[in-house]
Amino acid sequence: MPNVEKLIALLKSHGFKKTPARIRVLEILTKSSKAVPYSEIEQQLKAIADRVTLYRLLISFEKQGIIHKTHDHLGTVKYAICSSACDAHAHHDEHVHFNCIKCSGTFCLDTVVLPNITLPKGYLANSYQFAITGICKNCMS
Amino acid sequence: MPNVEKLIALLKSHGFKKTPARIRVLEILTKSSKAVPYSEIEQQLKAIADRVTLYRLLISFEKQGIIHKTHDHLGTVKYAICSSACDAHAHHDEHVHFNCIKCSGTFCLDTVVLPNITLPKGYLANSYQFAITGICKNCMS
DNA sequence: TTGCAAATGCAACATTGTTGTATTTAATTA
DNA sequence: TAATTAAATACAACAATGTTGCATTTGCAA
Ligand SMILES: [Mn+2]
Ligand SMILES: [Mn+2]
Ligand SMILES: [Zn+2]
Ligand SMILES: [Zn+2]
Repeated sequence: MPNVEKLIALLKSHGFKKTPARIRVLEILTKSSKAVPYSEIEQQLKAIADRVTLYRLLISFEKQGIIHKTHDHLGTVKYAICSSACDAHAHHDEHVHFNCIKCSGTFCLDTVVLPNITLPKGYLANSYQFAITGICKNCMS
Repeated sequence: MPNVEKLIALLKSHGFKKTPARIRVLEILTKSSKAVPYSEIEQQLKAIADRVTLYRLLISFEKQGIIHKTHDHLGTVKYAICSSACDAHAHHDEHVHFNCIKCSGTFCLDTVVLPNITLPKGYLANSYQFAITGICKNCMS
């Protein structure tokens, strides 16, 4: 199955209509090895869609478990594609994020084992957001 | 030593001049058991200082290790007072943050042991940002 | 008291995010 | 294929958040 066809199938499987803006966003996110800053997505979308459309599109993708949002160490909003395990009910791709202070890249570290944290009595954990800031693989060499 | 005197001493020890806006911000943060949203600080400061002054003040406090900034699970910027261990060179009060989905409160969990995370080869860790989302102690009862 | 660096105020601007509503379009169905 | 319609988009208007430059004021030390 060609690449774009896969994206269209992804849209349909989540009850979305196939539109140029949506396909373009999915292309951008699937092709990137890093989480993509909102500003960069907007930049690449501005020829084919309004900014408000992009905001609403990202919100609905996130609700459906197609993409996830993260804030890097500087507060920049970034989006990344979800693993196939996610759906509208819940995201199941919790993983550590790595933020590089040199290239500003944010990487989803799916292979890193999530640590276990013991909370004080009375607190109930629901989801975890772990981020590490430092120097990434690319920037080390 | 009375409370306000302590805050003034804190300012002086970091080379800051004593001004109404700065004392007020430190009062707000030291009196709160939660990290305080930026919007709330602005609200309480608007009678005595300009918004730009507040932004610059917060930035300089953060640089000097008097306060630290965090984004909660919704991206809201919040500030909290630092433990005394912090200075301009580096923050030394890394701790887990707990974000409550009921009261929207963000708590600095100083007593929770920081987990150890093994990164993939090639990544160099510098600092850690761990957050847990769920229901806080107060909201459980 | 005076001098000056530090801090503030103000204007102007940029970015980011939200809401309401009219219009268009993708996909279903007749 | 054409009509139907719910979903998606465009546009305007606005709110919130954050930044920069510069003139003015103020805390503090000499
Ligand atoms: Mn991720
Ligand atoms: Mn904290
Ligand atoms: Zn890097
Ligand atoms: Zn709570």
